[in-house]
Amino acid sequence: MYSVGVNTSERLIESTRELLWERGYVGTSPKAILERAGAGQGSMYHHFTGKPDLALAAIRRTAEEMRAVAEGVLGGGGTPYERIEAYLRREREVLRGCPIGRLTMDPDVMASAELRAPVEETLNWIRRRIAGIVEEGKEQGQFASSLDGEEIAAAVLATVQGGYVLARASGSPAAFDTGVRGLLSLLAPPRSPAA
Amino acid sequence: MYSVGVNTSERLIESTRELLWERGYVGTSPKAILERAGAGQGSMYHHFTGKPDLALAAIRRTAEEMRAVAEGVLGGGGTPYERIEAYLRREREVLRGCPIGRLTMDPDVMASAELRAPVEETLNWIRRRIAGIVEEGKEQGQFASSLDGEEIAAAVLATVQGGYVLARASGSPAAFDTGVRGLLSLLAPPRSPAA
DNA sequence: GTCTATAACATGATAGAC
DNA sequence: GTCTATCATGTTATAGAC
Repeated sequence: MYSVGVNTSERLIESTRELLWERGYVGTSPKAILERAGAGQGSMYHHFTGKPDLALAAIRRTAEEMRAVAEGVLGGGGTPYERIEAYLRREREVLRGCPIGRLTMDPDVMASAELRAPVEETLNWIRRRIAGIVEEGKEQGQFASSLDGEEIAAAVLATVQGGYVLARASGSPAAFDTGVRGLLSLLAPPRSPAA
Repeated sequence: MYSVGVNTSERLIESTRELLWERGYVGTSPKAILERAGAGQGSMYHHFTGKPDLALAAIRRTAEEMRAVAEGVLGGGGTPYERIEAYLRREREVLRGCPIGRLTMDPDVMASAELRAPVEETLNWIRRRIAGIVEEGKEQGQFASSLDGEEIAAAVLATVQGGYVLARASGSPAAFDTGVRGLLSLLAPPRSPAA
């Protein structure tokens, strides 16, 4: 049937996405998922083989979403610098951390090739996407030819991922923004003198 | 197991430090700690009031150690740029992640003011230490006066913390090093022409 | 100080009723 | 498809023997 309303399977996935973001995989129990989804044990084991299978569906969806958001900003208009700036400055729920990046610290996720794959692919994809934009900027003369696309991309993505860590440690999104401004001040192309 | 002339309390703390690093707080059970320390339940509850108390002792020790290591590098000789470079390039067990930074993603650690304090203090301390070095570099003319010490420090520390994320995601320490090289290439003072 | 026994509850999964 | 009952195991803590 073409049930457009929110079915149980859907609620289970969304509840799992929220809990994985808040508490990670090891910190999320099936019981907590079921309570949040308003479902019983039977529903979960009907639609999924168990916790890992449900988590995989949740992680894949989050990964796809994050990649789409990143592409929306990085693929937007403007100069290479402006697109990278837009990525760094895009609105984020900083204190919640990165729903994908945080999974890299989860021992059970990293121990499972299946659960880990979407995490690895997503972060690698964003890294390569940014690297390409930096190379574009070099060709256009906006960035110094001495810069390396892969290196700058890694620094950009690391600043974001590490910014979440600093923000959560200090209890304020300000630390994230401060790091971003620092990186942008280093990356900014020289202002062209008034013509 | 730490069995050579080390008392039980000590073995419990060290086992907890290892497990917090590997699995985080929510992923670490008292049972696992006791097995690794080769101790029984009674020993743990004799020396500590429970899991949170033991974790606090472990986190405090790790925090002190990390601060000492950072000071050893940042307070060493050389120009401001060289000291920051030394911090970024210092030997790390990259794939294990940061034993302090990872705790920022642990919901139970962040929910406890006591457990969270050493994490916040350590990262803030390193950030301010680097900020001071950047300001030194500005006074000496090694860094552009347009740079902001706090901003660069946040970018440096974020690159490290985020570097761990990228490395673990890709399964290789290379991503960490790539990001560090990228940041250093942006931060490097202009080469003085041969005299 | 250290041990084992026990307890109350949570976890992750299965079985079978409806 | 969804529910509740049940189960073996794990978690966190307490009690009391040694």
